[in-house]
Amino acid sequence: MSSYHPPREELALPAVLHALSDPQRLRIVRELSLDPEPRPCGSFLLDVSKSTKTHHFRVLREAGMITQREVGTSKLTSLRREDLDQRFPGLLDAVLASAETPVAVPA
Amino acid sequence: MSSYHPPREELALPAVLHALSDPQRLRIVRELSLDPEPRPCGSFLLDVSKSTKTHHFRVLREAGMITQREVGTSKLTSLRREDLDQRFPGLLDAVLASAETPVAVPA
DNA sequence: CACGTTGTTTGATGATCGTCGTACAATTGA
DNA sequence: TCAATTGTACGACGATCATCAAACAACGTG
Repeated sequence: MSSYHPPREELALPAVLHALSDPQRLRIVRELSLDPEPRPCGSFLLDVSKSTKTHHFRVLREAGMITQREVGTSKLTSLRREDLDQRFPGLLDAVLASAETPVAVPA
Repeated sequence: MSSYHPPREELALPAVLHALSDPQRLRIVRELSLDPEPRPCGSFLLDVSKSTKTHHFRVLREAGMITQREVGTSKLTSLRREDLDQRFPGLLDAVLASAETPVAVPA
């Protein structure tokens, strides 16, 4: 019962951009890029419920941005950096760099 | 009755990524980047209705990706490349380069 | 075995999205 | 002045989205 991971050639730009356009998911990707060690979903500090977390990880996986590998009761998540870099060179880095820029608060 | 254009400092990454995650809007941005000359909305060949076109241009404008300047009955649209490049360096170029890669069709 | 941990599934809710057609407004040109 | 052009406004529609709680499943440990 392993979940679907799209092969590299099928990664679609709109899906990737949509996956990255949610703040929670952007945070997940960001954390994963800072610490590339595969981590269980639960180790990500998001202020959403468990089921919402599951939802976001599915969106990221189906967009081809992460891999999820079952180990015991956990599911180790890692970033598909190589696939992303090959398919969309420079994109992930640009997004991650942009994500570090603080958002200006309107006065 | 001029429409709202967010100042550069307020451009938000999620909004920009969301704006780019729609194929029609991505096409608009792509055409604008190839031909930076300000163009009326109607000159973009999208297979959607007039009102849908208006909608997409509004999303792009409110995300801070384009400027719209009224000239007669037309509205000249141009890409806010400088603002985007300053706020999110490399992002637009990476997206545009990625957009040129053909999407693989599943067998 | 029983319990805690980890994550999924299901069903629901309210919001947003992409799309359309119709009607309208404003400008240009005959 | 009348008509064509260019774009917006207004609903409306079905689809998708982000979110939640509750129930469930699988694994590990006491």
